[in-house]
Amino acid sequence: MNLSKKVNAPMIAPIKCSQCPIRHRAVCARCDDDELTLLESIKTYRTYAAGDVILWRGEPLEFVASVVQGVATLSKTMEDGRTQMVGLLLPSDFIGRPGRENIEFDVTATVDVTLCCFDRPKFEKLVNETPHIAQRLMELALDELDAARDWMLLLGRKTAREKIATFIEMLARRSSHGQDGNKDIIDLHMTRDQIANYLGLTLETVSRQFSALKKDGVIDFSDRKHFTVEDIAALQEETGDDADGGVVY
Amino acid sequence: MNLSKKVNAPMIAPIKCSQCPIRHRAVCARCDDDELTLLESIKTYRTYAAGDVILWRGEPLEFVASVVQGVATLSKTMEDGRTQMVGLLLPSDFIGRPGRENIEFDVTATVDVTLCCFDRPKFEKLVNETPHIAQRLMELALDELDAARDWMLLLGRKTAREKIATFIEMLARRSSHGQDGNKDIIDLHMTRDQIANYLGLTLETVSRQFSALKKDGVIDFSDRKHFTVEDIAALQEETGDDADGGVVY
DNA sequence: AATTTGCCTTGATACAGATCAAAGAATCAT
DNA sequence: ATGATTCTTTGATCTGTATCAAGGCAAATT
Repeated sequence: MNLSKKVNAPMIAPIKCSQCPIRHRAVCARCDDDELTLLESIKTYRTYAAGDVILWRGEPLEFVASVVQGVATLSKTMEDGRTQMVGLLLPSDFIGRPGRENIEFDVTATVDVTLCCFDRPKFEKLVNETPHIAQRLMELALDELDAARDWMLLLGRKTAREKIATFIEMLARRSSHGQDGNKDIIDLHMTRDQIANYLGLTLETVSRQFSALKKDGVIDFSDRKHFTVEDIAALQEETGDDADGGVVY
Repeated sequence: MNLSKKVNAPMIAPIKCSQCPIRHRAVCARCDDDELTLLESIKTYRTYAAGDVILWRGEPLEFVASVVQGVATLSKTMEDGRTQMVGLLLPSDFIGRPGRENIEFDVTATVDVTLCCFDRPKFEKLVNETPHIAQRLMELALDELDAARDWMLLLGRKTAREKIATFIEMLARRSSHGQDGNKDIIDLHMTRDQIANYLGLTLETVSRQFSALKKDGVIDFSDRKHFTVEDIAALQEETGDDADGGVVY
């Protein structure tokens, strides 16, 4: 899910890989050549079109995977159709849980997605034999858990305006290129409806809050899916989070 | 957090331990004698009175621990005092994250709590050298992640009535003694205010929903902190969850 | 036993965000 | 290009839950 990154998280050195360098960053930062060769030998690629469901809830998990390209969402749906997104997968994020046969949510591609997949039994064997991969996966799970808990605070206690501000700030942090990342044009990736499902709101409320933040000069839209942050300080003020770096995305 | 347990989760055999058997179930199901001895040698006990803060957010983590007795909560607080509980720790649950210096939430004892603590650096050394402990900790983290995601659906999309019904059903499942666990007297452990912080509600709404469920004959209170489930089918109906066992607590 | 204190319940009212509705953009298909 | 479809915006209204307020009960203290 990767919403939250500690500032002092250990830096993972990128590792050369002809086809999908990103994968090794996600799965393993310290594999030796033999292990990398093993990973190579059990990997396959899969691609999904925007809107495709990658995995249905309850479906047996045949593979674990790393996102190479695109954006996928994790979501839960109630009987009557209410849905809640419970995670966002960006490149380098990991799908699947060694030791688990099933997942408890749907995974859907919001744009075209490429996955680097590893056969689950073989991957699990590798995990069993390679302690630092198990450790790395635990760290990934703990990162996701931190992110999930930040999101619980958002869902349970934040106002619509704070939710939207938090969401935008997260996107700004993630997509900032330079050190001084404001004024970059940021891609929204999702529809208003999907954002609403992420934030526990309706699409109309999302739209209204975007309009309000634009009117107040905090952000500016170049088109429906692209915007710039005009006043990053004001934006941070609106998130409701502590001013100090308690929550760092 | 341990809210959700998969029915098909691998059964962890209890391991004999003179002082805190529960700990070994939490940390490790397959340790050999040498490893257990190592664990023994780095453990200490700490106790906390009801209401004590066990760990403040941001505080450096000196130990990791396993809950031996009592109930503790994980919570996040906003500048203006709004708080959201993001986890519940019951006996056998684990506190702390190997590889992490800090935690991002407060840990508070709601009743008297006994922890079995392990010095963090020493524990991490053990994790590094013992692959199956890392695996076990990853499984614990994944269980918590599943629970956190169920809670996200609750916080983002459920009505007050559904939230309360879900909460009660969770308690009922956890504290049921016999196979046919209904009609047991269930202990609420927490105040209305704490429940409200868990469910993203106010204490008045919690109180009103309890009263409503009692009036409708779904539950019955013997006193403020103790109740019985009078109609388990109706209760499950009210949670909004799928009738089939999608979510199993 | 009386008093304090900390929860808890219930009522009245307010309001944020949901819902219902309709008209504008943008994208897609023909 | 043209029409169809899908997404977005904006307005009007409704409603579930928060907020404000007052009193009740039970455990703890004197």
